[in-house]
Amino acid sequence: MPRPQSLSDERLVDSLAAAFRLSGYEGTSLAELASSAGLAKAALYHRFPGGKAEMAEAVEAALGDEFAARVIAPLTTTAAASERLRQMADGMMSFYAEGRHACLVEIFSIAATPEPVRERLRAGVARWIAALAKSLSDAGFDETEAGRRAEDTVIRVQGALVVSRALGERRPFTELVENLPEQLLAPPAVDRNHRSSGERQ
Amino acid sequence: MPRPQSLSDERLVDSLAAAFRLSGYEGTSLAELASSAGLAKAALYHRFPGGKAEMAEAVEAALGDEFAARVIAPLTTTAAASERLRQMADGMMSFYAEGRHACLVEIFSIAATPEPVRERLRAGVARWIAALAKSLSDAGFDETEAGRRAEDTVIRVQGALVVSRALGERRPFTELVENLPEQLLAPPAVDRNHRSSGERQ
DNA sequence: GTCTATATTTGGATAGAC
DNA sequence: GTCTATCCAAATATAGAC
Repeated sequence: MPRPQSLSDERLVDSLAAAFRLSGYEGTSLAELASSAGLAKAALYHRFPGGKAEMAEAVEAALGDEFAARVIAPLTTTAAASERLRQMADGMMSFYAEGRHACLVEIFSIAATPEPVRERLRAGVARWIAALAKSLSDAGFDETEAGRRAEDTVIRVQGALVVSRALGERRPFTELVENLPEQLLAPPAVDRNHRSSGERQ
Repeated sequence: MPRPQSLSDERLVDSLAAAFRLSGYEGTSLAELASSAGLAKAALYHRFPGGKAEMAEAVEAALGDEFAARVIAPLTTTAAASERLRQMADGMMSFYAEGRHACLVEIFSIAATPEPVRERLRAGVARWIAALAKSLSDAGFDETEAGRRAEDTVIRVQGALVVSRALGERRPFTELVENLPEQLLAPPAVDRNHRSSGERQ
């Protein structure tokens, strides 16, 4: 139960993930899950005795692992900060399929999703923000600024996925991700009010 | 059919909105809608012969009107730009109930929602971005920069609502909205690279 | 482990009385 | 306009053969 081990199980969970991502927890029927997986409903229940809820948890665990490997892990290497952020951006771009894939955070965070799933989601978001903050702190920002930028980044990624989906265009997401590494390392905004050309220190 | 006229109808639609916002389109059953409205299912069908889909459209139309009045309208007054943005932020804060209310854009933009509903959503998001861009353009930004900031703002609001909901905290949303007016009018970022610790061109 | 077939419950939607 | 009662389809879940 911790997680599937065979290769075919990974493919299976990917199929379930695709279905859930598209229509959410309640919006995805067992018939759709079965058809997406290429299995009969009874076969799904053999692998996931806990039914739909257990399938959602397996999907969440698998995508969480994949996200950790593709997006978080690059942040923890010994490369230069700008290089780490660039690799994180690359990982995000492929993980979300250039904005075509919804994030489970948006999809599974509503009340229609079983509590255990939402609880793990909460922890995952917190870890994501923490990892980013750590990386920005290493890059020279003080704790406060690093935390602020980390949370703002997660917010923007989620928002860009929503807007891209709502508009039916990948651009809002791809544009955001492409600019992320540069924006994240940009010097703090000049906080006093003054007009746009005369910068100081 | 265009829209309900009596006062009690407005309350009714608000109840339906609360239910849909909580669990999404597929996640909200007619039993829940009826109980939320304090009516029997058959009574709902009397008001909305088109069933659940028509209820969702009515909710969308009503919330769209409310959003236009509370968030968009303040942008079109003759007040100073900073004042208009402050009023928009106030409107957003109350419209989203300090982050406790989900936005229909996140909730209704997935495939499980009927196409007509999603189509109008798309138009609404586009109008929102356009109105903001117009306002920023009036404030002195060139078209490109105004459009960029407008889209980024909508992205951030959507993302902050998602993150707030996922974490179960209002702060990410409230913090964002409080800082919005100032950030929106801040001078463009210094685009030349320069170190925060040891960066290079 | 996977299938077909079926049980059981819930969901969306109507009929018809008041 | 709202109710109770009911229909029908779909959804979740299980039984049992292979």
